[in-house]
Amino acid sequence: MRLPVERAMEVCPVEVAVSVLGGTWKLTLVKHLLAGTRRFNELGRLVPLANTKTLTRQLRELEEDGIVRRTSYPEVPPRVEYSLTESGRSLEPIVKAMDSWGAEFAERYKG
Amino acid sequence: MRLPVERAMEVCPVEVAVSVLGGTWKLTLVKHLLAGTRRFNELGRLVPLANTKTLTRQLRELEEDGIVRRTSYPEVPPRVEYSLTESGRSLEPIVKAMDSWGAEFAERYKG
DNA sequence: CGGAATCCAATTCGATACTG
DNA sequence: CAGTATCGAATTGGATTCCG
Repeated sequence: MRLPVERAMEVCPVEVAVSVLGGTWKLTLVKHLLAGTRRFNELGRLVPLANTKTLTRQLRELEEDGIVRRTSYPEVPPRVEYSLTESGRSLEPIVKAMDSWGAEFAERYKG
Repeated sequence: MRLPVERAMEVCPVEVAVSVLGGTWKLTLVKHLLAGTRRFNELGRLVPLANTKTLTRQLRELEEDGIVRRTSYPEVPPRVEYSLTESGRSLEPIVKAMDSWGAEFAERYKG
């Protein structure tokens, strides 16, 4: 999280959202989790440019911010499942809006 | 812009939007510009934590991405006005969604 | 007024290798 | 399978000063 939430609040609620969601891959992860629970390596395959270190970090931060729930099963081989909290599901309108805006931007960008 | 648009596109349109809009202050600047044209130092006062270097950089990047229009008037003292392009105005739903989401997050964060 | 220049601190991100 | 450890490169943000 680049800007501490306290400081972002001094300026604008928009900036709070950016500081929580702005990390690379974070909203893409949320998008995939909106479709259902996923395991660690599943998410890794869905976001192929993220390496394990980065993936772990983003998921941990999302967890700390109450957006993602992490459930670990004491099995061999290990199984860890990620899902959205209620707060995470409340991001659906933002994710959908950014998905379509990003698609349009990319279209203009190519042309 | 952290991740090049071309690479973001390989993964997800959401990531394109994040790479274009994710910089600190960028969406806050867009929010203020949604209310009308603003001059450089006006924006500086509206985003008091950003110094001139950062402010200039973010505005330039938004300009390069076709979101902000910069108009310079050959006067003394100089006057430079910033406004949104059509593409910039199309961000209104995202900005509003993030504004209310950020406000709720900050509320829970305090409590 | 609207920046540009300089210098520096702090993140952040990635590649790679290894592990319980 | 689901990470952790280490290292290093790169980006980024900030403070300050100066300028036409």
